[in-house]
Amino acid sequence: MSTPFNHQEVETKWRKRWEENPINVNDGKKEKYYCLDMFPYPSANGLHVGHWRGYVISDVWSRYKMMQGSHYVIHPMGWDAFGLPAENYAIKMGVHPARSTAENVDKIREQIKQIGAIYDWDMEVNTTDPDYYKWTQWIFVKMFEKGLAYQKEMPINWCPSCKTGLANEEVVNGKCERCGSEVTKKDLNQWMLKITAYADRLLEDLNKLDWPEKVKKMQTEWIGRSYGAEVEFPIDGREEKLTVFTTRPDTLYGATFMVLAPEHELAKSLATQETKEAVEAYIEATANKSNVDRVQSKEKTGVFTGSYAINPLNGEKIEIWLSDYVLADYGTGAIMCVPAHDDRDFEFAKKFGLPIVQVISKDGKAEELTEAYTEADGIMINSGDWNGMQSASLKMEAPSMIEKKGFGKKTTNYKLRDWVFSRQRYWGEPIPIVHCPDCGPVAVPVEELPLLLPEVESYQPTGTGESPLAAIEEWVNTTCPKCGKAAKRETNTMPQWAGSSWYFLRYVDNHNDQELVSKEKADRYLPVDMYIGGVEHAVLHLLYSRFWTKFLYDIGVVGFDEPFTKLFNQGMITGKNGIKMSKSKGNVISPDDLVRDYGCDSLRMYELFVGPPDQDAEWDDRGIDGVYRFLSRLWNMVLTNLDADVKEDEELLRIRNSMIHDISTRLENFSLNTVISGFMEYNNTLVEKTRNGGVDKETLKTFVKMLAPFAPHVSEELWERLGGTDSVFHEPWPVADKKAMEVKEVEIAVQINGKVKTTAKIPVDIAKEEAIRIAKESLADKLPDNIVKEIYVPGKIVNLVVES
RNA sequence: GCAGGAGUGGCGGAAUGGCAGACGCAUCAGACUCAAAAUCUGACGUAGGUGACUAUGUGUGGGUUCAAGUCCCAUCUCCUGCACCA
Repeated sequence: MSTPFNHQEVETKWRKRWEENPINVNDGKKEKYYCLDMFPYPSANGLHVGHWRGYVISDVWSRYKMMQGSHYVIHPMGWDAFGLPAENYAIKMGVHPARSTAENVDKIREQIKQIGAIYDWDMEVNTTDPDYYKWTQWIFVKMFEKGLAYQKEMPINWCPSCKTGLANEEVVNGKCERCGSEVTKKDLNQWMLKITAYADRLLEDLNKLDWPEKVKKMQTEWIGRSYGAEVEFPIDGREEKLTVFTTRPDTLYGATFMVLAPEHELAKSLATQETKEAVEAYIEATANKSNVDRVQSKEKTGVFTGSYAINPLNGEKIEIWLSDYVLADYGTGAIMCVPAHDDRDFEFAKKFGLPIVQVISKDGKAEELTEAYTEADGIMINSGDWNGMQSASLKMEAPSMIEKKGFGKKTTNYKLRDWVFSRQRYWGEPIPIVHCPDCGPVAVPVEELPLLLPEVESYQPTGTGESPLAAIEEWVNTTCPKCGKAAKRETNTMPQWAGSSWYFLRYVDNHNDQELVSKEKADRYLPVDMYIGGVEHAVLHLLYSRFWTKFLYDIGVVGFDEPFTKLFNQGMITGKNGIKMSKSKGNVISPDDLVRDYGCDSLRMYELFVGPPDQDAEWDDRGIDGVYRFLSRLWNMVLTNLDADVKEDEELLRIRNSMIHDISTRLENFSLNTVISGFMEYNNTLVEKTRNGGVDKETLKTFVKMLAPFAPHVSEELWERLGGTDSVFHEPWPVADKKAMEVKEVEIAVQINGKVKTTAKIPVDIAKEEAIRIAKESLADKLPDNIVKEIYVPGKIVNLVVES
């Protein structure tokens, strides 16, 4: 008789078996499928059940692809190991980050192995490994050579707690993405990457991608392209002109004043004797405001400079004001204000009593405006030779009309800014640049890479904008690679996002010391077919890696310009009441105990059963009992039927094929939670059949094959007991025979006016009249006599419509 | 403010416009047991009825349809993203 289900025994046995005989082997003939996880930061806290979810999803998908179409699946894992926690730990405990990182990697690798995934550990990469970051530095050098990496002195986002500069993408609602501190501004000389040079391609190529619309939209908005015109306004009595960017050049006649950002280079000089004091006070007050204050204060503030500009279209003198609602780093830092047709300008004009001139109207007549008329549709008025035109079409033509008139040009603007790429911290890739007093910044020759991160005494960030590396004189002082004179090394390091921007390329050729990846391997194994991870990187990692991939494509390193063909964002697993799991909240659930008590297979299945994979789910420990019971019942069901040698009949054949069809459809739709419930349903059916005649071997085998990607250990064991000699994963994914699924008789609902009254069994291929006759019979004495319409939906429903 | 998503039993959730609540958790009852656990069987939206049954029910209000959780209009709530981008 059957042995009881012992998950520990089964799992130990098959772990060993797989180690001896790997199931995912590249024989050079199979088609490749690259299924990638967003690689983790090796945190000292280890994994919780939330991390498992993404890894289980990707493993299920990898194993499914392996069986379906017999793919060789590239399914690697590695470590995004530079970053602040290791460095902060070093500051506190004096342990070198390399050591604590290595320890954490070992710990997490063991935890990840508990998932029982088919990761190919020979492909492992670690961004802090000099053999790896050599190539991160190499990419930087190539960007520097192409003019895409440059230095700039400017006010950048500064996190006072992390004591480092941040990229725009790392500032969320005015706060540091990592630590949540309020971000301030600091003037620093920074290394920048010219991601804006790729803005159009990054935007347009989104169309090529099979990504969640949400992520595409977030990137689209982040890039923020808008078309319009630059218009030059002469300053009354001065040589200089003020250039503004506008998306609404059609409203130019309605520009009744101008506003400059307080940071605008002409702001101070536009002040007159009378306004000097007020202007300088305003500039100073703005400088002292934090980003958050500046955005949150709804009330408009501003000051009149005392100077005037000339509207180039009608020659009118208009006042020039300063206000902090104009952003210094978008467009030109100056705007023309059309209060009649812009909410913000309207509010500003009302508050400071500035003229409002309507230039677009519904019906060609001016009206009393109580708010800005912001629709683009209307008829031009008060607009000289433009009067009577349709504003919508004028909006399109105005830029070139202005260009012809010679006081402006057509232009495109982006919200995207260049990537602030230097960090004033220790634990990152050193930027491979030498500053020579004669030659300026010179790249470290590529044959000298990697430029190793030196040992330091103190990891403490200086907070002054200098990196801890600046204190190591023997490292900083070097010679210029170009002229040989004494020179100093760049002491800033790269941001955390550098190493993760290209790691997916390295997996397939991780020991190559000649190239970051060989052309041959890149062509063969890339791009990534399926990328699985959380949505939190939508405009960070996912934008940066697209940028780097396009750059590598441009310099001929890879033959594709988008790294991730398909993207799937799994939902987060939270603690009770939807609270994010974190050590500080004390609501972290570790997978370790669950694996011990219920087994890896149970936890894998519960991670999926807990809810739709793309939605957040609250973790509830009790639910795992359900899948554990399912696996035990399945185990007993299979073993009970093992020796019975039941012959397949029409019904078993039908069950088997509908099962194949149902499970496969749900899996293809990525509805993994309903795949699990599907297994439960069919298991319930087969348990019933077991009591009632038994189940044939082929049906049992089919069940086990389909279960294998989800519960690999139990499935291998049952497969072996069912007579399998090779791994179940070398079986092709079953295909349903639609004919065998057909039934002869179906139960239909019988409705009166759409309300179900009873059910009836009818032969499936019956004619409408016959079906209705049987349905009426089934109603017996409830049959109404005033039927006005009869509807038959084959195999589903008969609805009798009655006059009311 | 703008954009996107979601509101279904005690809970997680399921339903190509066609029998709402599959599957699971929890709960209750029964079987087994000296007992408990495990396991098995059954009940399980709400209201009424001893009962077969009847009525009602997918945030709210309308509409389209023979038929609406699903489509359309309006509205409320929650979540996510962006947020003075000219």
